[in-house]
Amino acid sequence: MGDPLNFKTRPQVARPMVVPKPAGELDPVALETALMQAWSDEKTFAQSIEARRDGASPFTFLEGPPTANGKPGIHHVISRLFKDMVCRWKTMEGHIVERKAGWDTHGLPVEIEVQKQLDLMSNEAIEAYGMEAFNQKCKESVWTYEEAWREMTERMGFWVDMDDPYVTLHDDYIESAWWSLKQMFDKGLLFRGHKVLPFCPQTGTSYSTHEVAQGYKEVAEPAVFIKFKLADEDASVLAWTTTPWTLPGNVGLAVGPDVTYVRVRVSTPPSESWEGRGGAPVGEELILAKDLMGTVLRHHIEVIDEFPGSDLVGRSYNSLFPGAIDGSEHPAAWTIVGADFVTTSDGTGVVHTAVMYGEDDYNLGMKEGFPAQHTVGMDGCFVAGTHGQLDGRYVKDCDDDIINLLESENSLYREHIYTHDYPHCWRTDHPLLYYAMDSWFVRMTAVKEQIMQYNSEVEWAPDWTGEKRMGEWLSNIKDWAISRERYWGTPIPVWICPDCGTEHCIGSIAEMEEMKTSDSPMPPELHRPYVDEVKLNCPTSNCSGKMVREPYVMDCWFDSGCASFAQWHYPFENQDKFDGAFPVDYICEAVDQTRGWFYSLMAVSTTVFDSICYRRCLSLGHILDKDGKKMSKSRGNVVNPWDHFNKEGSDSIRWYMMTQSAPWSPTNFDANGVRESYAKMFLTLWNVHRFHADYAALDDFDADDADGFVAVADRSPLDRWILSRLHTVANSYQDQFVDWDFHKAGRELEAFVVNDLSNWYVRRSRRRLWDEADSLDKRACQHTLHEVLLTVCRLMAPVAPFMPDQIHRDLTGVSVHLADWPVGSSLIESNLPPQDWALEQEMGLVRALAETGRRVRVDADRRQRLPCRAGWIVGGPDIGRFHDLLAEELNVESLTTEDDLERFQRMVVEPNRKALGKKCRQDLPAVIALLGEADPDNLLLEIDAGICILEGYDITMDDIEIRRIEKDGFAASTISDENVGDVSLVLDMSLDEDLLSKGLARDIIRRVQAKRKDLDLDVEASITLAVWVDGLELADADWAHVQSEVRAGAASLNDGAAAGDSFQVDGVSVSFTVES
RNA sequence: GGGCGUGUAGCUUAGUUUGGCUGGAGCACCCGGCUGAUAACCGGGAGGUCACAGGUUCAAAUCCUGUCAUGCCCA
Repeated sequence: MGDPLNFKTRPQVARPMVVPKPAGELDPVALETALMQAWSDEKTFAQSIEARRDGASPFTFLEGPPTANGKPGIHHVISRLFKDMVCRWKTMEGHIVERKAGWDTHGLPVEIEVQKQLDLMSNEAIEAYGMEAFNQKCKESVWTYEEAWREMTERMGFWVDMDDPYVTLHDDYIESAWWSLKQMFDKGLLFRGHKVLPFCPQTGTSYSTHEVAQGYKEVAEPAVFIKFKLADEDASVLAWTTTPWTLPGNVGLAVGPDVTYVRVRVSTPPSESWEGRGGAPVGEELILAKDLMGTVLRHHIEVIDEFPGSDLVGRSYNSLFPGAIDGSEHPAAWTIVGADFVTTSDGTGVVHTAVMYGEDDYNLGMKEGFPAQHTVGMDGCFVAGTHGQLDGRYVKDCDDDIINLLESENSLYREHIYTHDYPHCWRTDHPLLYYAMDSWFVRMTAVKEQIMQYNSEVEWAPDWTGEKRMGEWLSNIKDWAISRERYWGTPIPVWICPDCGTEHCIGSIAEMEEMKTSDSPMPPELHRPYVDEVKLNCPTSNCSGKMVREPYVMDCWFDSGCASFAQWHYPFENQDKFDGAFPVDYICEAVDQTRGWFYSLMAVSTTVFDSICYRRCLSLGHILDKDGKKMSKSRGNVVNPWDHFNKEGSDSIRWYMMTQSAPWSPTNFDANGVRESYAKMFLTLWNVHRFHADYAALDDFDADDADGFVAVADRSPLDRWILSRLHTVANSYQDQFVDWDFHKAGRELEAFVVNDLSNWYVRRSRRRLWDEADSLDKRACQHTLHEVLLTVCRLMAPVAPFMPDQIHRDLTGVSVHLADWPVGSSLIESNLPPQDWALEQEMGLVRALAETGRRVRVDADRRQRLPCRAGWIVGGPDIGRFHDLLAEELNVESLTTEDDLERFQRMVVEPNRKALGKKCRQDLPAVIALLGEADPDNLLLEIDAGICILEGYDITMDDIEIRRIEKDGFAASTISDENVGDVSLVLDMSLDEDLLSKGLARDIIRRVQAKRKDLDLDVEASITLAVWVDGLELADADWAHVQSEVRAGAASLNDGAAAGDSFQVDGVSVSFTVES
């Protein structure tokens, strides 16, 4: 193309000659929907991938699967934006980026939806309804909003393969998950234990903490102080509990080893005001924390001993309900142990421990070797053998009887009513019981070192998500409870032999088929209840047991944690796809996934593959409503993305989300911000395109016509300036992308389009294109616009895939999504125009002077259309090549450079506080005061000679800054620029008839043009103009100028009686008529 | 209760890493200008307890401590 720097905008795909069509008014919704159709017809997404097949440098992305049983809101758009943007960017860089969609389809939320729908409020009800039918409903339910998700995804322009998604309920996916669990099983990382969960016996359901949080209620319940009699002494340890029903399950007492305890003797009978049951005879001895004597005891007592809790550790006491628990194999049962969590903030400083009914209790029990036996069944009733009066009764109904039993045994010291917040079932309103459920665990504690190492190898954005949030969590890693006593989910593939107790984990369908008993049917799908019906032949030699599956499903986080390989049905299929795509290069989700998906992926890859799972992870802040509140259905503040899809369009939403704030910052959604993105970025860009396309169409401009090409070096400084700016901005844009600072990148490019391109380059270039004759300068401008538009579109395309594609197609005939990234990459060459730093500097100054000129006029009360005779530029670099341009902007007759500063200006010296502060410290204010008083000329002479000393400090040029300000009597203004120093603009404010006539002519032109526009005349159309001026003589040349500017075919001046529109300026009255 | 974020004009935000000139912008508002230039543009104005309170420093939006609000996660 003749350009020495090989800058080319020619697309890399063969195509016919393209002359842009006139662009027309912008209708963003029509534009975007038409493009969606074009992409679908042309299979542009697939093409964009296939085009990169040759280079074969994969960049792999893993989609975090959404659940399609809720309606997508605007907050779902943001994560899909950042996923899409990076994938599109990497594609343009030359990578092959395949994007498989995924759906998360299992889990409690799905079951809850169906339970609500079918009014099945308990496990019994579900089983009565039929597990098969229930799961069928669940399966249907997960697709409720699939269509809505698809439409949203497509409409926002997120390119992801939704025709071949991975789905966690598919047998292929489940089989891969089974395989991974077997890897853990074989490594000894899978084990059976208990997990204490809030549990509702009415519904047979345990709850996630999230659900529990919604059901807290304030309740007043009986709380009791109990006397535990020591086995070898005549004294009792006092403990306190708010849940009397847990007392039959008591197997231990916990004390703080460093807490001070006292042994006291009751010295007098209680007062008359004793309330409720319980008591202690005179002479009875009790042990409790010293700090709590006052709040617990209701007797006068004498303290007979004082000792640390450690003295109590190891002592035995008598069980309250002998026989309720078998402690024969557990020497630690009914002894006192030490525990760090014991405090003296409430109770007695002694904590009653019922292993199965509290998380701390359970952990302590495991550590100390207490028996882990239930006294309460899953139905919420005491099990047989607990106590004759309690067996088979619902525990919350027994509070009163338990207290009576304690009193009759002289084990009750006091009772009282205690008011607190307690979790309740959101369905039945019954209080939840904390209950140790049988559960399977992955021994994450065994791989703590590895997982922390892998975490540190991930590139996190922002880095504190990985270092702090995730790092903190991993340093306290706990074993992962992966089983759920539910119906809808991936069945746990563990079978146990009822005869010999052998556990076996199935890792594939084939293995199940091979091991199943002959009378077990092969399940039609890998879900309950079908899989439950499969029995396995026990593999243990000499055992002929029929193994039974553990009746659990897996935590659905385990499902999604398998996505990196299960999406490919690895290792059963697609070995090649998996090898090329693991670990994945990029994942992106909202910050709440830190302990969710980000963790489960890492946990699975660490335990199964001993590897990281993803190389880069972008963690996004949430979209909140305009008041900073979380968007939720119940609040009713969820914004429907279609409100904006159907108004400003997807590009504007996407651009708004990108530029509004850092990706990881929480963002208050502001509908006005979307409108602003539309009005500024897209409307401006479109109108630049429209301006170019309209004239290009008129002139049959073809950018690829070699004969008409104008080399960059031969173009005007204005052209070379915008091209250089483009290069600078594109580089910076790329750097910001690499640093994850997408918001900064977007803001900078927007500033370029609005300020540099539209408000300066195009505005200054309009007249060049109005020229009807072919000229080198016109073509230079057209090529420049063509090149800038294409490059801008390519930079924007990953973020805003619609309008840039339309413009790119209009200009080249091919989609922007098949183009290369202009900045280049390791795979493709950079393709940016030449940079000219000095030119950018000069133009920066020119623009600053144009702006300051307007301020000068405002200050001097001189309207813009009235020309000034002369203007002077004082200081700064030579900008002679822009004097004509600047003179036009400033509306001055002649603009010259003036060297004699003294003619207009004087100097002032100002302190450089940073430098002086370091030097003078606390004397700074005094030094600044002296500087202010000093005569600037003398001061500078002294500094120059090195003899300037203030308050004993040696002052150098580094300590001060010199500014020039204009003398009185001139209309002037000075700008300071760190690169070029101070530059002043001085305007001649004198006035004469000639200037007034010129100014008036401009006013007439302006009014007539406005009238033409009002009349909706064609730009080309000729008019008949009549003008009457009263109070000034319009010079012949100016009148001629008016006629030519407004395309007056016929014109009359002061002919006959004034008519038509009229206006006044500078005391002159003007009337005019316009006829087409 | 714990961990990690966030808090700057009516709204959205820059500046905080590395303390330093009068805390910068955009939207909305007011005044003026410019325009065959769009929901545009330019100049000016009004609008700030930089969440609050202490501390360090010659100097704090910025560093330290505490508090409040808000969000996520955990208990």
